[in-house]
Amino acid sequence: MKTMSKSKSTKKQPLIPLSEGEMELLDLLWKLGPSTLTVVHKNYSRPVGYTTIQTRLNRMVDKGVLTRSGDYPALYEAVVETETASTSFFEKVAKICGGSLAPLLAHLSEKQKLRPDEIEMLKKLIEKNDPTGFRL
Amino acid sequence: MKTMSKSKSTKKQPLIPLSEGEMELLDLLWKLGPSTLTVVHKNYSRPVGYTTIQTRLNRMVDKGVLTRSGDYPALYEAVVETETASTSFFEKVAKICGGSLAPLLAHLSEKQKLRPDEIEMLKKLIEKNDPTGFRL
DNA sequence: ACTAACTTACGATAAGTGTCATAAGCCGTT
DNA sequence: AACGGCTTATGACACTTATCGTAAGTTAGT
Repeated sequence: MKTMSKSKSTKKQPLIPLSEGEMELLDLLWKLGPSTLTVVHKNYSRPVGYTTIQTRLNRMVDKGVLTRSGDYPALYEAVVETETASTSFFEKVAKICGGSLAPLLAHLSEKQKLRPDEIEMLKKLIEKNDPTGFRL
Repeated sequence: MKTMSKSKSTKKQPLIPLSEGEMELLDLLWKLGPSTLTVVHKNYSRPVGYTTIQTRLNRMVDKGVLTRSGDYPALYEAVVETETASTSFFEKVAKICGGSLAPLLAHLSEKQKLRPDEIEMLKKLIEKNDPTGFRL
């Protein structure tokens, strides 16, 4: 049950605690890939000042979760890989969930559309936990 | 200096936004059931001042997520039921997940032990998203 | 009734976040 | 060189959260 210590890496920090809003920005950067402030701003989920994004992005750079290139329109890029960052976040989710994932699953089943690969994952998950085999 | 006139009555707000720390406390209350400040304090995950828990608990009472009985060693109790509170939280999770639940599922599959009812839920989830039928 | 111990009330401080306004800097085009 | 428009740098402000210290209130023993 030890977390897989993958020698993935780079170096330093244990786990940087990110706020919800920071997770959102990080997530956006994962999706967009290295992007300029303007691009991030335009793709942000809701209308907010340009400098607001600027400040937040820069603070994340200070925290070490993002890097900013030297190019003129500087490019911001996520430093942590998806899994790594996700871990700390989902660690919390799992913790909150306690033993029950029911609420989460219920919610998800109503709101989300699952993709093939995710369905595959679910199947494996079930397989792993329900050795008796499953079929409807 | 604008709108701040929130009475503390039992107002039934749809979704009360809770911070992570508040979710933790709420979760603890769910587990412990109605408890005194002392009990909550003793069961808190990490050493922290008694009054710290007091303040936090009281703020949650003000927010309406907890109630405090009139008993002398007052009892704090979660008002919202598990699912309700979970919803707002998972709404965020789902949002962060964006389109991909993979990281979460991967993490969960490693860390969590699923219970029968949860497996049932997963099956339904799959069924719903993979109409073509599924079997291994 | 008096005191020690436990409970609660009240600030108070500090850090973290989200939000901007403003000002200053760089640059391709006239 | 000068302009106007993007880009970046600062500094502020309001709110929320987390943490406490300390004072005041309550109870149970003696």
